[in-house]
Amino acid sequence: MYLKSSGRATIKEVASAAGVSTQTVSRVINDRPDVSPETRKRIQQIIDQLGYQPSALARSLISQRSYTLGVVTAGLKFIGPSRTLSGITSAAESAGYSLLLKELSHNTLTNVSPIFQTLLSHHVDGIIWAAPEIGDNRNWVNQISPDLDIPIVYLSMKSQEKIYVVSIDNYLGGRLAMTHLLEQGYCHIGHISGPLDWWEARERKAAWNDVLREANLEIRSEYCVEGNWSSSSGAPSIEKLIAQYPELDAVFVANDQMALGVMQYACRKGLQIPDDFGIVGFDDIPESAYFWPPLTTINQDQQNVGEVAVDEIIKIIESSWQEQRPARPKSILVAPNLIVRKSSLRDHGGKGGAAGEH
Amino acid sequence: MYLKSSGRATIKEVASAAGVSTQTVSRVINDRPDVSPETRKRIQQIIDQLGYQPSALARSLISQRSYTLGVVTAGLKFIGPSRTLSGITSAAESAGYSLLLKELSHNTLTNVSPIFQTLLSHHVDGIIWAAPEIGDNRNWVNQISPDLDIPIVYLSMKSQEKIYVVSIDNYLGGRLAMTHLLEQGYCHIGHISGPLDWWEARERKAAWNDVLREANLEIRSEYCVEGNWSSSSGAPSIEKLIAQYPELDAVFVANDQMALGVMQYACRKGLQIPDDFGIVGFDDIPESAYFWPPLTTINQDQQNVGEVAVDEIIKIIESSWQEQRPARPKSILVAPNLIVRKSSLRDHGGKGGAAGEH
DNA sequence: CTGAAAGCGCTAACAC
DNA sequence: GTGTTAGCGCTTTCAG
Repeated sequence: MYLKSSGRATIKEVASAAGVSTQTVSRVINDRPDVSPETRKRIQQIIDQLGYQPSALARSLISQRSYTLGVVTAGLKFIGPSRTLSGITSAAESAGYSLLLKELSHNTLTNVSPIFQTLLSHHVDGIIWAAPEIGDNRNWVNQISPDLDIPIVYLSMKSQEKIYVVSIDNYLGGRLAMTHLLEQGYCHIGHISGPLDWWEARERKAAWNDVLREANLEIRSEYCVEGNWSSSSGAPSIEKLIAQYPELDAVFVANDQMALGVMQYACRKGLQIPDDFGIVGFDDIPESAYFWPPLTTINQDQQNVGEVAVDEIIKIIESSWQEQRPARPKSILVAPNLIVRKSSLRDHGGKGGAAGEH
Repeated sequence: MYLKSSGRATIKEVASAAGVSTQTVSRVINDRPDVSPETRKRIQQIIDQLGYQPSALARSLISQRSYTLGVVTAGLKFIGPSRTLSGITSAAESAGYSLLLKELSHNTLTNVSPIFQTLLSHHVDGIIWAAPEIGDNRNWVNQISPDLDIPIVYLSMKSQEKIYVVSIDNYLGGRLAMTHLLEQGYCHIGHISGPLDWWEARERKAAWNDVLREANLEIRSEYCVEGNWSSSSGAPSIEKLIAQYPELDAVFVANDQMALGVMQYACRKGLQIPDDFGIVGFDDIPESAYFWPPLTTINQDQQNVGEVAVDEIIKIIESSWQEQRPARPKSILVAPNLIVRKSSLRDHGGKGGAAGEH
């Protein structure tokens, strides 16, 4: 019914079957006026009958518009980037754009030039750079962006002049976590950070630092330990932290995976959460509600980041296509929110009636 | 240096800059013989200087080979499909193929025709169908596959004549899990399955069933409860299972997320794992080693499934291109393996007198 | 309202 | 060795 057998039909075949020229067929498939109702109908019938589908390639070539976006991602085997990608696919789908996907591997992390080459050779209308900013792997940004004649939207990086950025507000997320812990009456709050060459890790740590400072609490470098995002670093980090900071009564952990490692350590050592120490994570992975105790964390809508990025880039593309002056590059920060669960709820004092029994 | 400013250079520009015809330039970029060393060198210099990159679009159009694969996925926000996609990206990258990505949404789950249309309109050389088989959402397979003049490789579905399939051997995985539990001396083993309209869920359940039968253990329908893959279904499922099957001493849970829900339930009720009951999951999500106790599970290399699928489809594509007779469709099963952790290890001597009751 | 000619950027098949 | 002609499948002038 729908898919015609071998060898896709061409506009020429449709035209000759309908006894018209190819331009007339072209007008029909592009919904242009200036075709008589009867002709249009007849051609439409033949199109349906033949299962004719115009070649996106040929169209892109002639019209210089591919309706295709390049997406550069990294770390797809982790849940965060995948969620973002999921947002990208759904927003692109609804906007009628296709996606050309590249995943950065360790080799390509530093040499981005071939990635751009490939994407450009496919005439993408824009690029969404969804790989995280690590170390100096974004040094090329200011060199490449201005030279490109298609827009790029960067995800999860520091705002900069002249480029488009969409990020979760990691700093705000950190503040939410820390403020909550203070409100719960914890006052010796340590931090297990992500790898500090990650921008996101630095933002979260900065929030930890600032909230403590604003509360006039002591901050020392031993109050923070650097993890590696993975659960395996949770236990060694908390162990070190406790050793360096014996008064510790709460810890803000930069992601839920590491928080899980911390909780496993606590179980092993017979430490009670949230009584011996409170804990707040970051990410709100689906599992964290089912940890024991359930983990208080920062929910970041990474899917939404992907959607916003697509919507933005399409706005830019289509406005540039209408010869409008390009919108000024801007940064968009998506606000995360605090999910309070048992791991940070002190029974005495804090936060009204929300208490658990144990 | 690499990226030349506005308006990508064309082969024509290179040709006139070098004072040769476009054909000669074409020969150089395609590494063809029949170009004098000096000419080649001169042209290469101009190419580098201009940052010229041939248009993949134009090439695909003329050569009828796009070096692009269509990838259809679903549920990217879950870790399994993302891992597979990651395998696909890396294998495609090394083979020099680009990827056109489509994610199935709820709406498109049933109506796949537009998906194919889009992919075909981009002249993809092959399609990897990585969306899971649910209910009758694959009814179209036999109708579409033969009509297509490009190969499709399906992931994670029942083997069939005449089509290419790459899957994890879910049945084997289930057998590994069950055999292990029996070896540990458990003999009242229940099952929490995935949604049974999923092929993978049915395979895992069949293994549970068969291993019990082969061991001459009783099987009753109340010994199995159907979950929904998510952690939230873990607790209600195990509660129901215990009620229906009071002698229960172990449970094979069809994925790690649900297993986590079960474990949380056990914590809440004061049940001891693995003493009150043993538990084995499926998937080996990165977190499961950090559950408490660490979860015995089935590791499935989903990344590898993606890689194998890409390698296969490229083999098919390139052989068909060389006019060889197409390889016979076949199914490839990737073997999973058992990861033994504490949740299923009966400690026959020690660990006495836990506060377990039921 | 419709068609003819030109060409997007490239390569296949032949000439020279 | 290199250039010429044609054309992939489509859209854009511009005639009529």
